Amino acid sequence: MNIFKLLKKNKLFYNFEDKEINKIFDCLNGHINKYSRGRVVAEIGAPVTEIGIILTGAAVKFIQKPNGELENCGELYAGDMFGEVEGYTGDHTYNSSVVVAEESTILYISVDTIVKQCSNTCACHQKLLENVLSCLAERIDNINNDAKYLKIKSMRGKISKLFYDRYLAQGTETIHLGFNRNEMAEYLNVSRPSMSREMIAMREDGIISFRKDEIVIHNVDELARLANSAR
Amino acid sequence: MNIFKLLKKNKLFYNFEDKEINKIFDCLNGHINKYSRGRVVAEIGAPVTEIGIILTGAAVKFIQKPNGELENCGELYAGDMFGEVEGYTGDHTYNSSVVVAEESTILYISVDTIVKQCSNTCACHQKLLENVLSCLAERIDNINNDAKYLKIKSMRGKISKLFYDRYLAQGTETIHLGFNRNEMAEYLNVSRPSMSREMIAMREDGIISFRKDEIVIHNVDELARLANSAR
DNA sequence: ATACGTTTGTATCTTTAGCTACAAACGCAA
DNA sequence: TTGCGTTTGTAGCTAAAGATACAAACGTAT
Repeated sequence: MNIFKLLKKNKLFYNFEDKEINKIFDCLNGHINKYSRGRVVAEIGAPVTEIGIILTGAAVKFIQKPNGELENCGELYAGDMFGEVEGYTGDHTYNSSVVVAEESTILYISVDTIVKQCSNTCACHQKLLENVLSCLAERIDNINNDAKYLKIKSMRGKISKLFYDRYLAQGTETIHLGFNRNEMAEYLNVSRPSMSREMIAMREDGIISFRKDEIVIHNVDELARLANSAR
Repeated sequence: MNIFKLLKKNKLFYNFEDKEINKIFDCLNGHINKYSRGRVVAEIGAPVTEIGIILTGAAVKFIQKPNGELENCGELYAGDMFGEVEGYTGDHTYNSSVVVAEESTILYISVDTIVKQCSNTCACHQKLLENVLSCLAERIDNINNDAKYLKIKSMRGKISKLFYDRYLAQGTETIHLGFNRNEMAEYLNVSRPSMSREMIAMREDGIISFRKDEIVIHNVDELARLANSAR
């Protein structure tokens, strides 16, 4: 797969032309490295000078618990990046380590040069800057939204909000989760059997029906009421 | 209070000199408005072209639930701002309304000009840009951290993590919360009596003692264990 | 010192979700 | 079609936290 297509999958390069992407290598100290499985490409506490963007392969992120233990806290695939938050916070050091999970290529661009103006009057700086900003701002939106589910205490409330949000986003009474029960339970931070139990109760109440990851909403008003009054 | 001192309380102007702040009004279309109680200064769905920074007074943020109802979702005081997230996300419209709660003055600076380079070679753009970035990145850190408390299921786990985090931050075995029980319970998203019950159980177990918002940690190791193993 | 409002502690009861272990249904490949 | 692994549904029990309502302690102003 060619590098331009790959990079365009990354939000940092939204709206970029091929030739603008090329300029990255001149203006932003862009460079590409290749790693094999097990290689540590970011280490907790180390200074962040570059944003890393996975071009091919995959990597795993680990945070360190105060007792020293490492905990898996997410996976990175082609188009994903790391360091874009830490690069601009407090002490500019990684707060998670990134370990390559399979043979991977990673593009790095310099954190500093993104905000610095360069002598070549290129549009790419400007665009990249806007994209970095949207990227961070969007992330805030997303996390905030996820936190909403966590704050709801009742099982029915959590489920209702999830389904209702999907209904609003997809616009149809038949929605697809892209989750199996396990994943959905994990996302909502509840146990799967308890969740199943409540979904079935909601079905008995005529609010929804479902099969696998396809949910049909039979009583939108009630679902909306549940989602909005959830505490 | 003078405007320079006020602005320096805001993270956007971290590291600014007085004369650099003055440039804001030239380069960034900075302007100040005065409002009385009840005035709506941001409306859900309206385009965001400026970041608003409260100089004096106070305001309240409301989100709109899908049924149309408004819900208080936070207060803004001197030094706080609004629009800095929405200004750089998706459709660049407010997702919460801001209503002035008491006579207030608000400084606005243009969202666009922050990322644009200006002809005057001034350092203020550059600095402001870095500050906007840190601001957003820091926010991500903070929300992520808050979400951690919400994900912990056991009462003891939540309490332990909160106290242990404070212990790590303050570095002393006597920590001050800056919370009363009600506020703490709200922050942890639990009921106050249940929380009280568990705090007392932890005291009986010799882990902590407390009086008002002063907590003394007697068994740091155990607290750490609880905080780190919390599920 | 007293009286009042606020914060914190206590008791009782109920509700809810967690957990475990198992059964049924499904999907897919041999 | 049969069999196997995975996903989903079910049951019973337990533990834990919610709700409510009240009591005690504290702070503070008169």
